Amino acid sequence: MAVLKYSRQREAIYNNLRQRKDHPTADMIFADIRKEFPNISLGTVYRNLSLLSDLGKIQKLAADGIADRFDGNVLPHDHFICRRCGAMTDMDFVDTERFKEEAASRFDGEIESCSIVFYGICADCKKKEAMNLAGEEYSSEARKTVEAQPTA
Amino acid sequence: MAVLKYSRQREAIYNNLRQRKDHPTADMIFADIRKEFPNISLGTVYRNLSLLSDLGKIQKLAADGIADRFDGNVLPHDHFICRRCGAMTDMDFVDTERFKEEAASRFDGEIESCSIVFYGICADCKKKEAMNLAGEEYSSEARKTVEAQPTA
DNA sequence: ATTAATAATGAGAACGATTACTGTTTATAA
DNA sequence: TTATAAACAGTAATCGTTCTCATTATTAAT
Repeated sequence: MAVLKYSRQREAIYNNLRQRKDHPTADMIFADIRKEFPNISLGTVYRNLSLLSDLGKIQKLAADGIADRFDGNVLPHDHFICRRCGAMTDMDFVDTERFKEEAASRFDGEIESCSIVFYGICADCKKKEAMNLAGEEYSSEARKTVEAQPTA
Repeated sequence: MAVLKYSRQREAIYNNLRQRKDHPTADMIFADIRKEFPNISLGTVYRNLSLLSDLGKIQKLAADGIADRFDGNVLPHDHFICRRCGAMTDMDFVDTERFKEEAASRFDGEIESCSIVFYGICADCKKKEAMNLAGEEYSSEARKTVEAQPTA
């Protein structure tokens, strides 16, 4: 993969991601792009997302249990993931750089980046929960009740 | 899954994880436990790791591109992942609680937990790199060279 | 101890997310 | 315009993980 060539599909994928404020999975982008390119392949979406991510034009985000998310905002910022509805939102008000420096100053290796992900219940889900609206309507399998003694 | 019953496999998995200082994948634990239980199944390892994690006896860790890691240390602490060799080590000297509070104070939803992962080059790999010892011996496919212009 | 109830197991199929392959199409540069 | 190689669509393969199910093991009550 020496010289990069232009492709309309890549441009569309990049533009789509930049315009969105959510943090879509490859599949969500695929579904959206399909409207413009009805026979684009999922592989093309993955290939270009990973390429764009390598180029530093977008960010790839890994999180607990869910599929990788992509973010058109490459500036360092943190994220929140709702355990109830799975929504991922920005948390750009914490000074990550300060953390990174604090950690780097006491670490032997070389710190390049830092991913901070908060988990909890988003404002929307909290509100819905308070109203006691049809609990199962928006809940996932996230809550598991285990009422027993641990081993050992 | 109402009442938990004892199992030797689960105990072995739990003890194995507690004794290790690395942050193994399910597969690494499987390989190790197999020495004691030659015909334990990988599914059993996954089932118990996920059960122990639900019970709060161990921690499940998600990270970028790599398989889930497990940690016998359930106290809140952060991690570092080496992009070169993949090793995951503890970074318990940053005050995560302070971060969480700072974030929570300015956030509408409810923050339950927070995962902080630093990425970079560990001290060992840095040393080896400096010595210029057979570069490919310990490097993975992590480094991709893309020498071209981004789209758009 | 024996038994009944049911949790946990081992083996392997199934699954979702992602990557790799293959033959065809498209962009670029000569 | 034609040669070259990148990018494509389509699809198979891979990986990590979960699920199914018939069998085994643990527990509680006889």
